Amino acid sequence: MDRSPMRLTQGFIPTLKETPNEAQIASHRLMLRAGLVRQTSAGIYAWLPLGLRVLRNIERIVRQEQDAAGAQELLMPTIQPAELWKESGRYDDYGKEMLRIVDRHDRDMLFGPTNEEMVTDIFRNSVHSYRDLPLNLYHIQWKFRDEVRPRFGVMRGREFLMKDAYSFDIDRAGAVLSYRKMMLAYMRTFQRLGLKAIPMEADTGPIGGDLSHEFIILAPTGESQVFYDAAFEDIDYGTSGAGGFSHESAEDLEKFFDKMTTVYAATDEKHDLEKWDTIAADRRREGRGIEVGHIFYFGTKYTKAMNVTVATADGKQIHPEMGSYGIGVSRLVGAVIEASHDDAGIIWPDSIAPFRAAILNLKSGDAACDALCQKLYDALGADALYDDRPDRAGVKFNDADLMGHPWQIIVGPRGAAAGKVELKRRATGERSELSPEDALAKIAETAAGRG
RNA sequence: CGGAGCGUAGCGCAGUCUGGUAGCGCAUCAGUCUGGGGGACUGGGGGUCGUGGGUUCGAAUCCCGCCGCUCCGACCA
Repeated sequence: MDRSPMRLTQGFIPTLKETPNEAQIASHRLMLRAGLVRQTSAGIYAWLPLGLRVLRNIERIVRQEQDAAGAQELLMPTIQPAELWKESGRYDDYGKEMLRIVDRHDRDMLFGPTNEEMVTDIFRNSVHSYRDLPLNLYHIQWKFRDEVRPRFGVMRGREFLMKDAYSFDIDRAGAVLSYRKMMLAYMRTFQRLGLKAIPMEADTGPIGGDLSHEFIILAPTGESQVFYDAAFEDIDYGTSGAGGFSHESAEDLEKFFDKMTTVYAATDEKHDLEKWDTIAADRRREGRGIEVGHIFYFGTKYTKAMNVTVATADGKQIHPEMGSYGIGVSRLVGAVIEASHDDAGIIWPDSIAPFRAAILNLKSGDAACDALCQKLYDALGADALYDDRPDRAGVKFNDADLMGHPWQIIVGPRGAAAGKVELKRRATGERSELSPEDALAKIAETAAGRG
């Protein structure tokens, strides 16, 4: 994803001093105030430049982890023919949540709420042999679900950006392996977003199947009450290190999966008081949770209904085993803010911040300030936001805090004369006076993972 | 889909009960002074009061319909 630096006098970042009255929860309020999104109708949002940068940054991490797990990206359309859904039997089952469309030739179409049918159709047209399996295909595409009651800003919109992956395997054992790979990829993805996610056993809903986990992150404004064992907090998902796991090793994946599923974690719907009581009191954790991902193993549900077969090594025809794996990319923007903000505004994790650092020119027009800011702006590159507006210092401090840049480089006339800048870390509020070079070096230390 | 509420300038609101020339704060534009946590002063611009109908000499205000948005509940990435 191309990124470019921005001068605030030229950029389109309309911040609001007051909260629009339709926004009730923190993330929604802050997304509107910081100029990330604007609502166009109930549950449908336009993404403004600042919000789009965050969305793209999250996509990038999601994509990297999907690729690392062996999934391949493609892009399927938003509009689908109704025939496929009639074949699977879901055209009637899905109900009013599915937006149905009739085109000029009177053909039944729909705006896709998910893509099992379409990907299965693509698969069956080209894959006919066990030699091509396993296969995992994913895309990051807009979905539409005509929710009865959209709310919480982008956290439950009707139109939303989702990463959805679909695995095809020759047998159940293979499908379980694919499922575990995705679970590991998900944990790493959420970790890189600065989120503490916990997989919890879940119902399969309209997708179908007999194995399913939802990934819940903790935030005070979450929709459901969740309960879990503190042991989750100590698990290391990294690729290296003693506790690390590898996508390549079935043994690793099994160990990882066991660890994820034997430690207690449940939403209020599935909460089991008997099991809960067996956990040491000091390890019981309780809080509110937001669902940011959901994975399913559903076997041959679609391959049977849609008559998909592949040849096995001994010449038989079998129905491949499938799973599907979703991450709510646009929802994550809201979820991250829910998990990371304060009274002044957003606190972006380094990995997905729209800009890594804001340069605050406290006296634009002052020769020394302007020159120093320009130098910093050139040195920082694509991730720099330069507040070169002629406004007063307080306005810039407040907007920078609101927008939540991980670093603020504050350049004032006194410091500029002495060749010093002030560096502020948004998350901690910590400030230090440094040379411009030292400030840049310190910012560079937190650049990891933005690749 | 059940229940509740709201719709007046870009944003936040008053005015509606009791009908009589549409207001406040912020933002915006011009200028002067200011200059390290949302500055001061002066002057200016911006409104089919969600929408359609009705009552009335006269409707933001009263009556009826419709639309939009939000909140609570049931449902979902």
